[in-house]
Amino acid sequence: MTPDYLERLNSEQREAVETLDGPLLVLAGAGTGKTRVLTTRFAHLLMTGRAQPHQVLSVTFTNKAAREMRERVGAIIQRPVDGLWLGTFHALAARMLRRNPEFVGLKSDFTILDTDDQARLLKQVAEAGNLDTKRWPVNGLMGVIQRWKDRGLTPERVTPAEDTDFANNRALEFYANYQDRLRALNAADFGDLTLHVTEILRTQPDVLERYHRLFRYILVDEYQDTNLVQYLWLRLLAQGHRNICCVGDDDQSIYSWRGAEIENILRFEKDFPGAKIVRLESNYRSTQHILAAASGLIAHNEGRLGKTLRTGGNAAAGELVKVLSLWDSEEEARMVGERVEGARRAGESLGEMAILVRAGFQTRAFEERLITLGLPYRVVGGAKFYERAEIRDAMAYFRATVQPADDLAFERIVNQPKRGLGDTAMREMQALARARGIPLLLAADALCQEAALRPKPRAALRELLESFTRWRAGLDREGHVVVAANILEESGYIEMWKQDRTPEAAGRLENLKELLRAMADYPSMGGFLEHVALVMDNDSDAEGERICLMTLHAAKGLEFDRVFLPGWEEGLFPHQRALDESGTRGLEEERRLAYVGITRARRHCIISHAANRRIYGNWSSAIPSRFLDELPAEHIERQGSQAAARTPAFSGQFPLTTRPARVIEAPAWEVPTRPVRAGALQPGQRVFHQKFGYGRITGVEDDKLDVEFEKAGHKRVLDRFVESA
DNA sequence: TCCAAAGCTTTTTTT
DNA sequence: AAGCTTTGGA
Repeated sequence: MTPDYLERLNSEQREAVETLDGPLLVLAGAGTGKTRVLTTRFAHLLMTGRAQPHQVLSVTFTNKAAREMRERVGAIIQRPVDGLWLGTFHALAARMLRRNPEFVGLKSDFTILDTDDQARLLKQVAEAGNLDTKRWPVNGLMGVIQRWKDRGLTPERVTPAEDTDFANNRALEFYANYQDRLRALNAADFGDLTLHVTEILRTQPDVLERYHRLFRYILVDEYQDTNLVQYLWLRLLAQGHRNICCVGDDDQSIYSWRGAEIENILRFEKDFPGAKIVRLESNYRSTQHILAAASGLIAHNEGRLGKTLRTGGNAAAGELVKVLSLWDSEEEARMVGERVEGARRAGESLGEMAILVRAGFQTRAFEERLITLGLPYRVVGGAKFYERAEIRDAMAYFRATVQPADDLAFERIVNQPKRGLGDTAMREMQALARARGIPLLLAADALCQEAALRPKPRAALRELLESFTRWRAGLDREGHVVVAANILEESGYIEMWKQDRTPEAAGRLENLKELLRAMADYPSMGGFLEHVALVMDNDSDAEGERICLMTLHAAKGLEFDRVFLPGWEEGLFPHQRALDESGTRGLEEERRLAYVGITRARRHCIISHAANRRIYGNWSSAIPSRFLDELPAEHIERQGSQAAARTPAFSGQFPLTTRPARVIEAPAWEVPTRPVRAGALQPGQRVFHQKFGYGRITGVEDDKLDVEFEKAGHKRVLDRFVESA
């Protein structure tokens, strides 16, 4: 008898679930039930007695995906899920590393550094090595090191031939020093987590053996996003039994800039001989036009594994994908706002709409517009809670309390609030710490004992050190939440913000309270720190229906009834930097990103571009994205002002060769900005323009005006874009 | 040691 | 346009 959880699958999904032995690659197109396959497969392994829950290693990329899978698996197996090896690459690697830290010179309570700490530490290393940071920015060095880490290269494994593109071949030297510093601090950065674990599995056969015995089955989500270390890690773990199932979609590979290698998925059959490939091609999400538009676009990419998405079930043709041409980014924001409002009036839920942008800065214009219209929204990603200064400071206090050797944390708050411990005092502490090879905190203590420093800073330092001792002792007695509150109070940190008269101060205090509330959910201060280091999101408030604003990257894996895709302009999307740095590969990745965007939509997809946009505070003109021309004409509908769709004559770029036949003139409500009464426009007339401000008409030709603007000088503009003033 | 002003970069995307 | 870092003065 077939269990009903299998009955609910279509034949391709079922094949993906029931193929349990040997390597399996599931090519899962957008909206084809990927998560369902993963979770059902997990359940099936348990139901058939192939494995116990803890014998399955399930790897995801995002915490969100891990959380979702955990919930669904929990619902299926109806057992506690806490012992599961289910999480992100980084969380799972951290867990393994905490069990075997000695092989890479760490202790099991090592600190996980965030990007900020990483940068500061590397900067110190670079300065210690007299790197000319004007000529060779530390950011670049960080990139080089990260790329090595992404490829599984410890300093010992980097060959001199690979150390050619930074500071006269000195990158390797800095890399080695940086890793030494990390070890001395008992710390690991993000890249280290997978790097170290892979190194351990490579060099410690008995550790590897242990994990082979433990993990009978491996499930990997978003395989197209794995980088080389992650791939090596998986391959090592899968060597024993070869029961590895990777789910992914080469058309949704959008993380090459983070070291992801699309080759990993393209090469799967070679890496795992005898691998079976199952394609999930029935899409249950989008209407026919949306699917066809996405498919038509992605067909312009080469070197795909090849999949044909078809509508599963009985999807309707739906409405055409809309392509709107707007005058500028402000009008684009206005238009999107109006459409959102209109859709809501027609009964659609805001929670089922999303505005997906290429780059974070684009959200701002929409936010402003939505605020004006009084429409509730939520920015996903964006400035994160744990990245705010006050939260970082508080966390640094906590870290230095739990982990006295955490120099970076100590350094951050020594003089925060001001205690008169500036550069001079700091330099002395560092000198002593380096000389004796001890943590900063101990060096500071020694300085106090030895009556070094001037009396005032010394007294301040002594008080701080005594406080830390007291707080540390309090952890066992009073509990971590009480101690945390004491720390913020007694250190004067709260007081500092209370005294602060800037408008943000109140919000910061509020955030600190929120931080303490969040900490109460964790058993210890250390546990909380680990959570924050790895998860870095506190998505507490999902309450209320809000329209989502986020980047295309952040939108992967989500779906909405109505999706807005603004900013489809050359330079922005495809992004200039992607083109400059990675050429055709970059362009293809941008195209995949566009594909991801369109396939997020269930029923309505509205793409737009603006002829003018403010970049770095200056207005510049932009031509429509080439992706617009790659959308199959029979599935789209063009709207908006012709003027905007036309290539601006003054842009240095080559004009688009074809304009699709289907151009629909804007309905009245879409005509940009307040129209002027007929006949009012004559030379001498004073006018106002949204962007250029006030000016006087010097000439009229058809619908074009020559205007001498007071601020912007002489411009030729369309009459629709000015109003009489 | 601290503060204010000036100048300079930034904006691709994230665990 | 804004945020950050550097610089110069008190």
